[in-house]
Amino acid sequence: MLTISEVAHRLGINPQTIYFYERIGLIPPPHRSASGYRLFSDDDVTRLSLILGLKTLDLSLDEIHEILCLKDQHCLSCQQVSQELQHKITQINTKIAQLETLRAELITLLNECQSRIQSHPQSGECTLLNEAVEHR
Amino acid sequence: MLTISEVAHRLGINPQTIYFYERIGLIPPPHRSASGYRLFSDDDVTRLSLILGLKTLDLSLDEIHEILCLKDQHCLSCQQVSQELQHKITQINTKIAQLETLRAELITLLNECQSRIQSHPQSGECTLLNEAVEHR
DNA sequence: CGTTACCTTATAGATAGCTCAAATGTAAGG
DNA sequence: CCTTACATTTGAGCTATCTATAAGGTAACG
Repeated sequence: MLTISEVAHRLGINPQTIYFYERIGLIPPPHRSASGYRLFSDDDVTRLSLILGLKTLDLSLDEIHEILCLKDQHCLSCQQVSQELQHKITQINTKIAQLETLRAELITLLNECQSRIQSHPQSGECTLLNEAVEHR
Repeated sequence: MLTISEVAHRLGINPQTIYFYERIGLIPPPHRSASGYRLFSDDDVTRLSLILGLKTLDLSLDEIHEILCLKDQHCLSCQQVSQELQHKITQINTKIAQLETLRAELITLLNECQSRIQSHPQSGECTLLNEAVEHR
């Protein structure tokens, strides 16, 4: 059994983050020592580690919470995991598409800006943004 | 001169947003009527409109603030605009690359998950996430 | 004059995910 | 026993960008 700072150190996170996860119900309340110190089992650490791993997959704490609830009830089927993954992939596709559209607009603006620099090297105030933004 | 709700309606934003922009110094304090009502000039509306337009370019309010300060001092050169745009484009490229990496990982997971569904249609709990996340 | 719609300020809440600080208790080493 | 490092709870603060609410003043219409 490990203390909170040992767990935090192993996982490379702030102890306060563990308190926080406990507060929001993402992890169950761990065992306590006679004097009230939290003592974390290997299973507790595994669960925390799973949480951190799912975070690297860009799942929100709410989404992780749902997955863990299913796991806790032994109801986490491959179908559900598959759906969750597909949903996340769709979100990412949408976000990438938005960013690409935005990038194309910015590149257009940038080209215009640079050609102005070429043609009027000494000109004063840049009016590009006013014009670019006029029709929105 | 327009009242705050007229301006908000024209621009399709919440009047509270205008108060907010004034509070953080993004727009100058507008004129007031005898009874203390804000009265917005065409220039005020133009400035707000520029702010909203720059927001659609995904500039933060801080970035917009900087640009407007330069404009206010008539120091906004094409070079500066160009730099700002390039910086933003770089940020977007980074973000897109991250999302693409993540998407590739998720797709790998998804494929694995689906092949398990194919091969063990009746199996119980999905252990994919545990395994996938083990080595992070 | 009464009602309703709008204006003002100041303050709090929402979102997500922590992070910090204060006040206090406990454990370990010398 | 003293010091220092850790533990606890509670609550506030941070980021960014609003959004809502309360309490009160004003304007317009009939």
